[in-house]
Amino acid sequence: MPSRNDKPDDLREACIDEAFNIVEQAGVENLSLREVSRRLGVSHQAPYKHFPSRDHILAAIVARAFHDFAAFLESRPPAEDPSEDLRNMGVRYMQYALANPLKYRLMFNTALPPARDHPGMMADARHAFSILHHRLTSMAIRDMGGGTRSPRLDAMFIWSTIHGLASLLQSDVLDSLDMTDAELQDAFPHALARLSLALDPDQTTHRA
Amino acid sequence: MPSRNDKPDDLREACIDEAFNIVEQAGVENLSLREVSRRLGVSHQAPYKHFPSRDHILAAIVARAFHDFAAFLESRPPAEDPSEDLRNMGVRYMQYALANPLKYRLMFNTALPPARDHPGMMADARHAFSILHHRLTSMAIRDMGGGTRSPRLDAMFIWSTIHGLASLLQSDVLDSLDMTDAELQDAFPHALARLSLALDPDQTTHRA
DNA sequence: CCGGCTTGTTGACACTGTCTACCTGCTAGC
DNA sequence: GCTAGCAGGTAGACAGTGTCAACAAGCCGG
Repeated sequence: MPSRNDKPDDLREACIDEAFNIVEQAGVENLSLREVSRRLGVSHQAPYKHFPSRDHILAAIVARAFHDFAAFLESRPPAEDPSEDLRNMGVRYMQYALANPLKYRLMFNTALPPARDHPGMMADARHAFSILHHRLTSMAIRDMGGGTRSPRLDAMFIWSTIHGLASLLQSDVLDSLDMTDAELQDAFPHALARLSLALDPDQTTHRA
Repeated sequence: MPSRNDKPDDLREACIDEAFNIVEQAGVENLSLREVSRRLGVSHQAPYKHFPSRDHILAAIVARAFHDFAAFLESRPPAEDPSEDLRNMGVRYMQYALANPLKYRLMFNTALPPARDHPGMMADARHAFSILHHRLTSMAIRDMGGGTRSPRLDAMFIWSTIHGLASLLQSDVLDSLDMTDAELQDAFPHALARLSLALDPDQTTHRA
């Protein structure tokens, strides 16, 4: 009679919670089902009554990570201007990535279980991308000078830059580049400014 | 008397070779020292006479990956124009990333052993970055209109975009985005065009 | 000649995911 | 009201992993 003080049923939810905590603190490579069981005070086989395999737990916590991430993006402060809103999204994105490096890595830099076997895992990923895509599409309609004729390609471009920077900033490679703290601080604003130039070369500000 | 037909000494090199092959074919998460030993026909402890731990083998193959990568970047076709050379570098970068996804992941999307414990592992990483940095610095001297007053920040920006795109293109997340093949094909040229606009907004071509 | 270092071997330990078998309590059907 | 079945939890085993310890052969300098 182990010491579980949960709801009547849901050990399943408890597993996801605990696994999520472990990933958050120690990274996905240190996630073990047996450790989850141990922390929950159940036998090492208990989780297998709710998940066919480790990959299915992984899929569940990836789904949760994407859900949280998308919610964080959506909770950005309201903006008057569409391009200001776009900028806010970028800031929000970077905030999340830097504040939750292990969860970010989980979503974007990990070999995930095959998406086909886990429908629903990617639903919120698609959602997060659609936020960005719709923002760009609506901006393209009122056209922004630079001519975003293909919002999807521009969404991909913007996403690449911000994801790439987020990824590099928390990459181990960075340690070997002897960048100053000031440079690292400036990297994101600089990238945003360059992005702005890329999407609207006619803009009046910042001209040399 | 196991069947090793190597050079007299270097089982150490053979280990690195074989480990590198495994990573190349199966990904770093499927690398096991015992499998390396098995393939080399030696006992499971033999590699430990040459590497204190798994992390030290990992550091060695990461170093090799960075070395190969930097060499591939340097072997790009010669170009007359500096900005054409920069573009060639970008193309080369993407070529490598797409042709060697597992090795690319190893370098940039893996939790590497702490760099401090493995001096030399990052030497070629620094080298690869310095190639890009010097290219930009020399371009900044003859100034390119957009005003690259801070080549390091621009190097970071360019690197972010290309790395980000490479990373996303081979990310599992992409599967859930129902992009057409044509869009995926266009993503990189589009990003290059946008990058060009970002760095030189006054350029005469491509104006709507 | 002989002690020690290098390089290899074997055996063990703790850890992992996963398979199988067992138990236990609830609930549905007769 | 008994009983069969089943969902959910337990215990044991197996193969796989990294790593520690003890042991063995070869070489080399004193």
